[in-house]
Amino acid sequence: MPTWSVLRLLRENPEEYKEHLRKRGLDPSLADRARELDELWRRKLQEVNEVRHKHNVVTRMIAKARDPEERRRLIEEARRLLKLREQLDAELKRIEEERRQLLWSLPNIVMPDVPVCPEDVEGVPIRFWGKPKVWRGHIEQFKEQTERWGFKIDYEVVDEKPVGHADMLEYVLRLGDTRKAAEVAGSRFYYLFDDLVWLDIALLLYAIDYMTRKGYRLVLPPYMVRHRVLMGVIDVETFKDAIYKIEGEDLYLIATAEHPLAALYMNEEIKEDELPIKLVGVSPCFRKEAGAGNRDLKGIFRVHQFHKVEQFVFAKPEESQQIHEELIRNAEELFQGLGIPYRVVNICAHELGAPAAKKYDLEAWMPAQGRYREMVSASNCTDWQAYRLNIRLVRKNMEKEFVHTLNSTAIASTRTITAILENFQEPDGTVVIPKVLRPYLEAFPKAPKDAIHPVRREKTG
RNA sequence: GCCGGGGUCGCCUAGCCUGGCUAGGGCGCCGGCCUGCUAAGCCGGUGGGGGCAACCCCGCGCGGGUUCAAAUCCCGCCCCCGGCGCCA
Repeated sequence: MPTWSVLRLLRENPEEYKEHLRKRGLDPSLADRARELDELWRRKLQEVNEVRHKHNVVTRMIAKARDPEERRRLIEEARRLLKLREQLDAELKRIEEERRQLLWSLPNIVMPDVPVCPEDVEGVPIRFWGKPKVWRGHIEQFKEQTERWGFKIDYEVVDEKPVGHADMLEYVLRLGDTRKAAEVAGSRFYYLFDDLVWLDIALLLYAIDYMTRKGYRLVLPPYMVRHRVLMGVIDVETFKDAIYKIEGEDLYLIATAEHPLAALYMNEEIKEDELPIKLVGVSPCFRKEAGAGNRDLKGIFRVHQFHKVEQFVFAKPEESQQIHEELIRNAEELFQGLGIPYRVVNICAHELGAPAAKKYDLEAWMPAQGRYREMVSASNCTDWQAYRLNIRLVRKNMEKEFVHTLNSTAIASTRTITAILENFQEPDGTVVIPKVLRPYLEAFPKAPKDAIHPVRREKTG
């Protein structure tokens, strides 16, 4: 019998689960309410089952009864029990629903090596890569993001302030138009043209090529899913902030390929020796960004729509931590290939989403902003999603558990483009294209090969 | 979108018309017996939940309804197959 790890902990060691809630900055009394309701439900279930049993016994006697008088008497008795049962059933149903909602609102546990931090700290850097270009005016804040955490990072001082990706896009290269897109679709939308479109495509191919070589199975998933699926993979808050709904239908645009990939094995059993199942999905992503306020309104860093190559793994519980490391390493290797300086951050407990027990972000250095910004997010969701999607692991001895699910960005197109625009710009506005992308541009005569130039030399059309 | 056929405990399948004994069988899988080993054969197990346990409840795509009693009858929805229509 598979048991969800959170429920088991709640029953066996509620104090420990409360500690997990505290680490997340949540009210630990949530655990008490959940446990009380769980117990109430169990008691009520016993009670109802007793009455159901009695009713079943009488019903079976009716089938055998020959004597009409006896029959009439038994049917009377069955009717009486039925009334009682209906009453108890209704009560049970109410409690059950309440219990389900409460259980489904519970966040995952927090892994022991997840940092617990003050409110203003989102994550603890654990390693750095590359030699960032730091503008003279940003040196202090650069140190805030490196030395404060005990890392001495070699950097290159830049005298001229780098141009922000939004201005590169709109005014220097003139290969993006967010003004017109706002008129056509709204803010946080964009038109990209020519070389930036090639770059978007090349980035996706680069990640796809890399991941498939590593043995990840390439998947093109549905771009819309049912409500039930989303409830299985995200919490209600994320749902409200991120998800677009199709009018009049039970369909929602995916915010990431993670959603349909997780649901690929919904309601299924996976045999132990079939795991791990490693997938690489490619899809557009649609996000409302409802909670974002005015943040990153300019440019294409935070947009309603982009392309992403996503890593997703179904794993055995005992191997999920190691696979989590593998996923973030894959993402790092992709960014190393591109030559973009980054740091990896161990996300603090209070910043974890409900599904994740642990999360690493890969943050690229953005020379114009003077900040490390999120490019990749790698989460170990342990059995949180599997419990909800009912994805079970069958051991050799036929015992059942829930699988672990993990996901990580490989490449998110627009964000990676912003990092390229800021990191590889030359004084004259030229943007040097990372060499690793060359194979994916080579095939197309009109695609740029080494650099994107500020002056448009080709007419569109 | 319309008409017809279908969805049964991992897979295949019986049961549905004619409501009522534990949803029967085959395959696969797990455990045991037998055997020098393997195979075959034989026995048991193989959906979910509650209970320390004996045991009990629920479960035939999903949700309702009729009935003392529903896999079985009725209604709505989802999905699959075939035909027609529409579109590429």
